Amino acid sequence: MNMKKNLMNSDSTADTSSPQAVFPIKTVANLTGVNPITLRAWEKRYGLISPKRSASGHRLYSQRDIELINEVVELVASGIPISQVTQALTERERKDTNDVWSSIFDQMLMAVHNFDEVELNKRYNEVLALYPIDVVIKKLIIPLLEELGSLWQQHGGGIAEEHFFGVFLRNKLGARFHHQMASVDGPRLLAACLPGERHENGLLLFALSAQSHGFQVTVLGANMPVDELLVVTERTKFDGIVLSGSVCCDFKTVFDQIKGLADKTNIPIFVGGNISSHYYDDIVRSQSIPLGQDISSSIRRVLQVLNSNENNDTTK
Amino acid sequence: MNMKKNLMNSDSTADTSSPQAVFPIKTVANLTGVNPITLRAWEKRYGLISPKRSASGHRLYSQRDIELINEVVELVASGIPISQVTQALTERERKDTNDVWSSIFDQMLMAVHNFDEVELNKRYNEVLALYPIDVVIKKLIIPLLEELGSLWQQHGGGIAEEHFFGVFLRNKLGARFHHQMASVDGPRLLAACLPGERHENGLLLFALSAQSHGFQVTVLGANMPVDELLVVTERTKFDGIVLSGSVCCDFKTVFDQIKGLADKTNIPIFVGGNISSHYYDDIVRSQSIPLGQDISSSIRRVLQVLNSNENNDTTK
DNA sequence: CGTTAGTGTATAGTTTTTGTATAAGGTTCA
DNA sequence: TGAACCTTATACAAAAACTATACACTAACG
Repeated sequence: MNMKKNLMNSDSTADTSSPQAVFPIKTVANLTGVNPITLRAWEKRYGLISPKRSASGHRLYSQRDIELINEVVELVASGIPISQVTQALTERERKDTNDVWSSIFDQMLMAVHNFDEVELNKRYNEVLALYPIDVVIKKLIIPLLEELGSLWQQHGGGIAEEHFFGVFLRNKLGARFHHQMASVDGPRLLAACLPGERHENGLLLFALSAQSHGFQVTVLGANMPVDELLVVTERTKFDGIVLSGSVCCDFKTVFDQIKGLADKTNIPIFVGGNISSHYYDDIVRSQSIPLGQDISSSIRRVLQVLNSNENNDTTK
Repeated sequence: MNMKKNLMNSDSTADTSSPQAVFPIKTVANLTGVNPITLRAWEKRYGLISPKRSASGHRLYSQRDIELINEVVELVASGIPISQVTQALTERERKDTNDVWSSIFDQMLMAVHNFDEVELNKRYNEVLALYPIDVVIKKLIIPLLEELGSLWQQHGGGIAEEHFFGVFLRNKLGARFHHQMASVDGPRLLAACLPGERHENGLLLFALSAQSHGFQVTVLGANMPVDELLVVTERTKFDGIVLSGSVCCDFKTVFDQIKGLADKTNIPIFVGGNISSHYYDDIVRSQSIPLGQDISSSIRRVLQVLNSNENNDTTK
């Protein structure tokens, strides 16, 4: 029944990929959009997020810390003063432990286990009738994908189940994506999976969320050669390119290609997914912008960059 | 300096039932459309909505406060002068609190009628997120059991419904009981249903309430031969035995057994449930202590007896 | 018409919060 | 070694809250 409740809270338990604390403060600042000085101030003033320290005292943030910071940023954005965020966090924790989502989570997981598409579809529609797509993605779909071992991450067992749910999701999200297409009118993004990445669900989730935040997103889908993108951006004007990748086969070549692309265009290039924290330095070197794994914070980051670029352009 | 303020608060008063107050006046103003100045004026002039204050005096509104303000806005919009809203609000408050329980009661009853476990579970979780288990038992579960005709009482119609809810409840309460088990450290009680009693929910409810009052309760469950209890108490030290029974098949034999048990041990024996008022005299004659049907008062009674026994022991 | 109570808002002066800057110095690494 | 990055501690300034008083407008009443 209660298949794996602890995995339900994508945020609460240790991250599967890197429980170690490895990220220096600057990287974290870039991934979360929070100034390093501010991060230190939060830690000192409110005890908010105390990362491990190296022998010499340098802060080392874990993946989990980054997720926490993203949550904090969201709470602040919702109007809660930073001094009260600790409170709000503990309350959220309490609510999350026995919330509505875990039962739906279990039901959908069970449906996947049984390859019961009718049931799966039913539950999915039910929940979408109640909550906005943003929330459903964050609270249900991402935990499900994590449980099933895909998303922007390396594979796990249960390949058949994973594929089953993956196909289901691609159809659902794709339909939704195209349906909402017409109604938006914000900055244009070109979104694609990096070569070798054949899981386009992470990308689709990002696209949907971005769309619900007003972006016009064009999705090119899985396994996209980077060179091709140049042609696309030459033919149509985009405000940004978003690439998605999990741990990648031939990242050296890929980053060279990205660098090549960055040289030939002045549109900002973003890289999201697991790859973006694993190969943070390479991404920065390739003149693109790492987004991390959290969708909301990625969108925030893209907005930040687009805005600052706009300002720079006017001053130039 | 006030760095630790939040940490202190988080564990001190944070009552489980009411949500935390974290929203500053500006956010509240945005959320409700009421000018901050006006909010302060309302508070000062009419005592309307007095949010918590931070150590430095800043107002901190809770989610509930915000809802209240929205209600006020509605009342004002409907023509009631702000000076009289206080009254109107408190009246409505009183009605609403009753309504909360009665509407959830209806919803859960309906879910039982439809054998809709998902719905039932949802409502149950919702209400438990808001109120402590004690209150939920008293205000919701006991009325439901009474309505469905079980509890410590004779059967009624709708056997299937009753069983359905009974099983649901047994799982839920049982899980909760075991979950909280570790955290208590008070007097030890041994709890069991009398022979013939196959509804253990009354017992579980008692156990949970007792647990939340600090007792360590060991539950043996339904239909327990009284003789067996002697073995248990010989092997482990308990401070009291609590037996639960509804109207019972063969009360004469049972009471003889209880008397036999009472002769061989000097632990106080309590008898709760419907049986305890129906056969009051027999219970007293069997040298056990009747508890009646109300859980809170039963717990009070047990405490009384244990305390007085303790005193007697020391004087002896 | 003037007066007065009821209400929302503005202003003034002060304090708190919070992001950022700076100084003075340690660590890492090519 | 020096450039780049990290550390702590102190300082500062803009934003936002606090209190208290004052003001403007409405509606009702004599």
